[in-house]
Amino acid sequence: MKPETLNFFDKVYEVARLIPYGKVTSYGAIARYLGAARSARMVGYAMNGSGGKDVPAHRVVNRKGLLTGKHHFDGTNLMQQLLESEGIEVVDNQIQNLESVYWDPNELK
DNA sequence: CCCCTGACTGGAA
DNA sequence: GTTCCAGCCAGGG
Repeated sequence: MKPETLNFFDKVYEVARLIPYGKVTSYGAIARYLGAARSARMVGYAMNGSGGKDVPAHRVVNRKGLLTGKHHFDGTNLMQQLLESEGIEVVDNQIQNLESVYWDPNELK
């Protein structure tokens, strides 16, 4: 495991914690914020280690607003429930009115 | 070293 | 607007 990789993972967790309540962002947005625009998949990969950490992984979805990572949660619909608890409308693993709840980390720079 | 998989994205259809 | 294809980086067999 290279130090840079560890830093990258740590950065991902750091940004994920910055996501406001009731908002969501995409893997690519985080990757771009870290300067690794082409490593969006690695962001999701990093989230694999988010278990047990204070990382709100449920607020991170793909650019279509689809809950692609819900299968990695304990329950089948746990991720959706968490989002709905924050006032985010989710139907069939897809976020409704995505533009209203979308938050880009690049805008806080 | 080669091949496959994956919580993805942008561009084309 | 969605769906499909190829490219992308990193890790594991």
